[in-house]
Amino acid sequence: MTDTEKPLNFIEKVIEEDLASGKTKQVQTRFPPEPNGYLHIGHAKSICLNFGLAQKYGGQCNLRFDDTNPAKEDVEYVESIKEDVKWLGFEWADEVKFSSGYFDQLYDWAVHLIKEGKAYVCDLTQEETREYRGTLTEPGKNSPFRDRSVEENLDLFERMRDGEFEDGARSLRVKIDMAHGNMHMRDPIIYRIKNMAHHQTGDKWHIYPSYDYAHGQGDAIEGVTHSVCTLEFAEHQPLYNWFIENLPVPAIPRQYEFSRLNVNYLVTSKRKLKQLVDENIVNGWDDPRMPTISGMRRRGFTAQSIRNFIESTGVTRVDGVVDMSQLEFSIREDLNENAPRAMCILRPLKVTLWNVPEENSTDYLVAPNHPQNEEMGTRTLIFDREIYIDKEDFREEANKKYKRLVIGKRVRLRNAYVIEADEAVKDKNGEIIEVKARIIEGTLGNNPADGIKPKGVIHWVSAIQNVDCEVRLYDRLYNDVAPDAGGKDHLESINPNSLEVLTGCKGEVSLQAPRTDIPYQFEREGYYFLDKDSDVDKDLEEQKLVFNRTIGLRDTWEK
RNA sequence: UGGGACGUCGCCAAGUGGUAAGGCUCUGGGUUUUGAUCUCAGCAUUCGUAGGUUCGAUCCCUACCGUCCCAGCCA
Repeated sequence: MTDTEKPLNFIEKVIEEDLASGKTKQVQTRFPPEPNGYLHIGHAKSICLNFGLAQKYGGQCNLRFDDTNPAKEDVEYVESIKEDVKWLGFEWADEVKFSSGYFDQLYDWAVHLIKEGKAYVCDLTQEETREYRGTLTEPGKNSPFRDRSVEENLDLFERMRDGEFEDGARSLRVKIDMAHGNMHMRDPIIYRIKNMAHHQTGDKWHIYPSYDYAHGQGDAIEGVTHSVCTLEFAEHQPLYNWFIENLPVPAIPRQYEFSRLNVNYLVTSKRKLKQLVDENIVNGWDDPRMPTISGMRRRGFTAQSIRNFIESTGVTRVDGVVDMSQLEFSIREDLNENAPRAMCILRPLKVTLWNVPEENSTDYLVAPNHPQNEEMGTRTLIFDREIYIDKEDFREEANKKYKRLVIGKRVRLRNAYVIEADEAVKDKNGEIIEVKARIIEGTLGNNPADGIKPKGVIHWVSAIQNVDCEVRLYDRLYNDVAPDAGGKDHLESINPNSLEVLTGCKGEVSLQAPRTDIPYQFEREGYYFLDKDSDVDKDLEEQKLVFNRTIGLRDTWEK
């Protein structure tokens, strides 16, 4: 159709070559989170990549929990991760996989390595192990236990498995090269003793495999063809391959690394996000200010907008930081097209239209749900003698840059009449509490007959019949563009004003039974999504409506 | 002065031995009952730097500079 087809990223190129050469019959990928926290926007990239690749090339993608460290994991996280992946719009192949599901096989393979003389039980303590490992610039020394006999290793390893030793007393190591330039190749530890229950395997094990020992073999067992991970694992690739070459695995997976997603003003480190939750800086993992999938969902981000955003940032090996504006563009782009419009007054100011008769003042007007898309239908607006407009939309006097209501000037009420302000009523403190104005007859759908056209349009809501609600406005969580760069403590740049709660907001009557599937665009304000703190099942009088501002409208007005 | 990776517009990101796509941001104009949307236009003589090879280099070679990752019985 067009000649602007999207260029392939480097992983897609590899896959297309492998498919063309016949090296790969069917693409198999996997998304392998450790269930030790909630998924965040960074994970979304890995999810979109892994599931997207499988989808694009007619293959499959597994969801595999890399649960080799019971000390940090919990079922709470496996459930939330499943939910988030589904919500993002992806389906994993058959049942969910667990690295812990391969513990028996992994154990047998460890015995195999021992029998081949390639693995040994080491009695060095953690501190000694570190000393023996050497440093970045100096080679390490061989462990004094490196040359134990196969029989002794077999016996010790079996006793490790049976829970005979204390945590950390011994470890199983693979015999590679203590002088290797790559630290991960200096006799890495593949099993450690942890006398601790596991959320999936219960009390069965007293030893648990390391990531390095479990990951590649898990890939091989599942027939993963392209094991895609982030750049920090590039260092592990030689070891990943070493296991594949030295074990009788059923398939040969290959690892490819891409750079992780960074967005400025955000932090994507499970540890730091957990800190925000634990120290009550935010209200849970799904706080709308969190860059977690659940937080963004609650905020009103759509799965489509997140997928589009990820797609727009590309897949490379370059360490970069994506501008927040790119994320904002993706959500506005989606919501502009799909969000139904409504009017809601955040900071109400009463306007009395004195020339509307007091008796039977209520009028019913029809407004489109979307200005460019008729298929989205219409809604009924209630117009009255008394209405609310936003405090920001009225000034007693203003320069001509100001296109809103000013005394002696006209403004159009969105979807309704043109009005002209006559007088501002103030309280004893001099604060404006009401505006007296009048409607210009015949301006519903028409310009004023006298030719004096209003300069601007403002939104409004009937002061007699409306829906009371709470609106939560969110600002960035951090004031620093790079809250945790260069070892900075992200807590020091927390924005104390990241949440502003507005109560007594007045929404148009159609908001009485609000949609829960997509945000609304509150015209001239932004996009707002119903929060789970709402209670819409109760009687009208008791119902509680809470809206989160997903994102404001683009604002190019130079004030 | 150990090993590995990466450096193309403010931010992402294509590209290739033959004379720098696209998106975001930004700037200016038009339309508009959302200061939104839409729309038009502008925005890298230059590809980290310096040499070299070549008729010609962002792309090849060399050196240098810069950034990131690795010394968990974390993943």
